[in-house]
Amino acid sequence: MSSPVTRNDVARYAGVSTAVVSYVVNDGPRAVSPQARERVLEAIRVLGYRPNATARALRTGSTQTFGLITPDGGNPLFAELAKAIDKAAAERGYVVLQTSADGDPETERTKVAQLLARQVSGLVLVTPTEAPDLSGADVPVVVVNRLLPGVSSVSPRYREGARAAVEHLAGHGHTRIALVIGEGGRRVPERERGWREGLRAAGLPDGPAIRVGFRREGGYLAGQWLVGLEERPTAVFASSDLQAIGLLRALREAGLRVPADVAVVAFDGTPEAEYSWPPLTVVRQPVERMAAEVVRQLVEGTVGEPTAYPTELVVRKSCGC
Amino acid sequence: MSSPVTRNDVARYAGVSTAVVSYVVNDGPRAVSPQARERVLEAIRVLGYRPNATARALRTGSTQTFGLITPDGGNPLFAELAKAIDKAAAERGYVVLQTSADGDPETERTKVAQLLARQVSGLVLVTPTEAPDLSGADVPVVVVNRLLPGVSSVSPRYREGARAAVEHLAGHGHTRIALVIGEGGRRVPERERGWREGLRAAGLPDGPAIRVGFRREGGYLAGQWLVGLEERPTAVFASSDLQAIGLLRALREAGLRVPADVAVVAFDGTPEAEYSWPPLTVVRQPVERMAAEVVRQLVEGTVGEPTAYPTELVVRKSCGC
DNA sequence: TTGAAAGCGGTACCAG
DNA sequence: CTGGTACCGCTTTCAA
Repeated sequence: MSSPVTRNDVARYAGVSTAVVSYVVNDGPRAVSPQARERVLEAIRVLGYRPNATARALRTGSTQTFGLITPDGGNPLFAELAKAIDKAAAERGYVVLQTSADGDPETERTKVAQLLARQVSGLVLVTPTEAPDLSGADVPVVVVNRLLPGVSSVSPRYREGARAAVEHLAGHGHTRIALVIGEGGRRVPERERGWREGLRAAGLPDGPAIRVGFRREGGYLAGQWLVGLEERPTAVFASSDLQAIGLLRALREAGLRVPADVAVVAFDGTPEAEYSWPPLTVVRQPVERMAAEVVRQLVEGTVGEPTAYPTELVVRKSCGC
Repeated sequence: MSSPVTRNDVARYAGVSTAVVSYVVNDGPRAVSPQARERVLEAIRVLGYRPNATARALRTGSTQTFGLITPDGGNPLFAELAKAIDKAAAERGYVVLQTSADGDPETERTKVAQLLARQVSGLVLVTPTEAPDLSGADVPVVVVNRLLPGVSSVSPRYREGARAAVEHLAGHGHTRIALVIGEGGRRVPERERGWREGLRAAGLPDGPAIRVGFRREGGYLAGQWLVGLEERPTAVFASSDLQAIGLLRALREAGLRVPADVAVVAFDGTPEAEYSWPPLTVVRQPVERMAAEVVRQLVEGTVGEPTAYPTELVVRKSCGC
C-alpha cells in the first residue's frame, strides 16, 4: 500500500514533460533522445510507476480486454475452454476477464452488462440456453456452444458427434440405446437429433430419453431412472461428461457393470472422464480450435459465419471396445 | 454494434446539464426535480445509454472490482472458491474478475500486473507456492491457501485437517499410512506436518511419502509408485482430491481394491470426490467461510491477521468405515 | 526532440 | 434544484 504514482510524478522527477514519459512508455509515436529516455526509465524504476490502464483505455477507447462468461465455472469443459481462450488471447496481446453465470440467465444478463460497462473490447458468451439480448453491445460478441444466425458463433458439430457416438454403440451390437440430454433451450437439442439420426442409420428404434441437468447430479438422476426401466437399455449416450459420471455412479449402485451390462459414451472429453471408472469413451470437443476461432473473430472484429467444428471419438473402456 | 452513447448525448437529449444526468444515474449527491429525472430516464432509455465504468473509475479512483488469480482453473476446488468469492463480493456490490495462472509463477506475475494496472480495488491471490512480490500493490491483497506473515491471508487448517484424516485411518487399525503430497513451495507443507503428527499421536512410524503434482496425473504416478513398494501401505492420505482420483485409478489398474486393500482419505472435498469410485472420504475445506473472510478483508481494506479455518471430515466409502 | 494543451466520459463542487 | 466547470491519468496533435 502506497499512494499511486502517476505519469506526472515521473515527468517531474525526470525533469521532462508528460508527453515524453508517454513516448518512452509506449515507445512512440515520437522519438526521444537517449538521455531523456534514460532519465525517464530511471524515474519509473525509482518511483515504481505503473501506467493506469483505466485512464489509457478512456483515452484510447480500447481496453485490450475480452470478457468471458461461462455458464458454470465448476464444469471442467468450460475451464478448459477458458484456458484455451486465455492462451490464444494472450498471444495477441489481450487480457481475458472471466466470470461465471452459474446457469442463471438473470446473472448472465448482469455479467454481460458489467463487462460491457467496463468497456471490454470483445465478449465471449458460452451459453447452454438462449443468448441474452446483445443488441446494445457496441463490441464484437462471439457465442460459443450455440449457433445463432446473425451472430458470430462457434460450436462443435454436436449432431455429427452424437451420431458418431451412437453408431459406435450400434456397432457393438446394441439395439436399445438411451439418451441422457441436458436441459436448456427450448428447441430440440442438436445432440438429440444426432442420437436419433444415428439410431435411424443403424435401423434402430428410438431408445428411451431423459432430460436432466448437465452436471453430475443430473446424470445420477438419469441413471436411477434408467435402471428402473422395464426394458432396460444396454447402452447410453450422455450429452456431457459430468452426466456420464453421475450415470456411472447410479449404475454401480444398482449393481450394474459398465460396459458389460450397460455401455456408455459421453460428449465433451474432459480430463475427468479419463479418470472415471471405467474410463469413458467420449466425443471430444475441439476446444483449442474453437478457442482460436473465437479469439480470431474478436480481434478482427468480423461478424463471422456461425461455424461448427468437427469432434473426435476417443475410445476408452466404457463403450465395450 | 453502434456508436457509443455518452452522458453528453443524454444531457442534450433531455435538455439538462451533464451534472443532472450524473445525479440521476447515481441517485445523488444532489436532488433532482421529478420532471428532470423523468426526462433523463427517458433519454437513457431511448438512447440506450450505458455509463462508462472506465471513466467513472478514473474519476472516482475506484473500480469496485476485485481481481482473483487461481493457480489452476481446472481444479474444482478453485472453481468452488471462485464461485463463493464471486457471490460474497456481489453481495457487497463488487465485481470479481477471474483469471488463472496455470501454475506458472511467471504467468502469475504477469496477471498480477495486469490486474493492478486495471486498477482493481483488491486482489485475491490463490497460490500453491510462494506469493510473488506484492510490495508495489497499492490495494489490499489477500492470499489464500498460504499463511504469510504481514500479509492478509486465509487458509484451511491444513495441519489439523491432515492430522484428523490420519487419525481416522489409524482408528481403522492401519499401521502403514502413506502420504501423497503436492509439489510447490520449499518449506515442509503443513499437510505433511499434520500427517506426521497424526502418525505420532497414534504411535505409528512414518509411512512412505511421495511428492507429486496436485492433479490427477500426479496422483496416478504416486499410485504406481505405491503399488510397487515392498512393504505396501494399507492406507494413504492424499493432499488433494484430484491426486486421490489419480491414485484410485492406479490402484484399480493394479488390481487393488479400495478400501479393502488400500484405504484412502483426501484433502479438499470437491464434488468430483463424491462421484469417484468408491466415493472419497475427505477433509473438507471451509470454502464458504474463507471466501466470506477474503471479501470482508478486501472491502474493509484491513490487513487482517493470517487466519486459518477449521476443516471437516466427511466420511464416505474410501476409508473403510 | 520536446512541451503545452485538448479531450476521452464521468463526478461533484460551487455559484446561482 | 440546476448549470458550469475543474479534474481523474493518459495520448497525441500542434507548434516551437
